[in-house]
Amino acid sequence: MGLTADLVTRAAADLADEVGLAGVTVSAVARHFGVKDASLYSHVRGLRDLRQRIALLAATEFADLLGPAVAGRAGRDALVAFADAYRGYARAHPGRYAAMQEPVEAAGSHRGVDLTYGMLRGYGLAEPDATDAVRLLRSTLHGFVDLERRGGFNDPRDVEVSWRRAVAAVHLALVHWREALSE
Amino acid sequence: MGLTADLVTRAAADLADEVGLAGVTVSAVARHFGVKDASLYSHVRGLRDLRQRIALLAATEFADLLGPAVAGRAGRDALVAFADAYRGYARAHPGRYAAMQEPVEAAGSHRGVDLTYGMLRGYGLAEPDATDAVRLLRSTLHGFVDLERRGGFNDPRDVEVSWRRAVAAVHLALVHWREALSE
DNA sequence: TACCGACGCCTAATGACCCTAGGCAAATGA
DNA sequence: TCATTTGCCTAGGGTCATTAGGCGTCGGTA
Repeated sequence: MGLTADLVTRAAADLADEVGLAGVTVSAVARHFGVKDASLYSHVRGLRDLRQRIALLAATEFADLLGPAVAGRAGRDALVAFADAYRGYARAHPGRYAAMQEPVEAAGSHRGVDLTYGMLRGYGLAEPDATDAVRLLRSTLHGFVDLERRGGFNDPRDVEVSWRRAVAAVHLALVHWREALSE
Repeated sequence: MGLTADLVTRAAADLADEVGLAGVTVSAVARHFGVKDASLYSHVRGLRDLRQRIALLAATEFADLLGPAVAGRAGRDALVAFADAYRGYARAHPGRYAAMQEPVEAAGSHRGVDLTYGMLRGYGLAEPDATDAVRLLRSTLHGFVDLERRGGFNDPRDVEVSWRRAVAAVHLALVHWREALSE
């Protein structure tokens, strides 16, 4: 049948997006290929390994998406593009996104974090502040996306507007970092 | 032995805080009480039910913590107290906090959300904006806490400072909502 | 061409865990 | 006192993760 670790990982990632990360089981993936559970253990160490592979795959795709999104932009433009790409990926690939959030052992792909740092360079933040700024940005984006994914915004009020404003709020903070946020 | 749904739930919640929500299994809780798995089904419908009960318990405790924290405060003071109480609970009770985030079916305890609305009243936001503001606040707090819990901030740089600044950033956004965030 | 080993999938088996059905004994209330 | 409820148990079925070991196929290699 010609299975490979990559093929298995990709199928598992798709499954995760469809039924949620919790629905990704060795059995389910095996069923998808029409093979027995045990057969997958030739290609993947086990469920843990499989999840980590999904996370790694997702992190790569994610970075590949974010990079072009901010390329050639700066300041607010870059921030908005970054944020929209971020949320876009999370919505299009909820399972992959969830996999990325899992505690990272061998913190492989900090490419995303690097990208974030780069994008914030336009705001002129020196190193002690830059880390705080990155954390603020990641917190806001991840928090919003995570709450949205979990149905945390039942209020029917337009989520798009809330999103734009949340991003604008981060922009505001970044612009006034010096004066307003250095207690 | 005198088990009750409440006792079971409380033990499960404690277990969740110790070993993570994923470690909460009917078997583990049964073991904790020295009874057979099947015995728990007299008090709890099943694993799903148990998790929802943990979530409900947590939501109640959480609201009971947040209420007093903001009582008698307003504006930035209230915000900081609210945020610190929020993060404090999440850190002290990671399993309970995780349970709270699960997709809520019968959205029981929106007491927390109500509290948030009340606390933001001091910033004088009218209703279309209030919802966006609440979402921004929840996103930032949840995002930060969630990333922190998952070890997302490996950078050894002081997380406390980052936290204070994130909260300050939200404060800044709330204060300048009108001028800066209504595109 | 006949042999060899890697590869890819299989069967078999163990152990955790979720859950249902039905029993039994002690406490409870009429 | 007797019937009911309450609280835990035994039995048993199903899904999963994981390991151990087997067996056919294929690309070389002698």
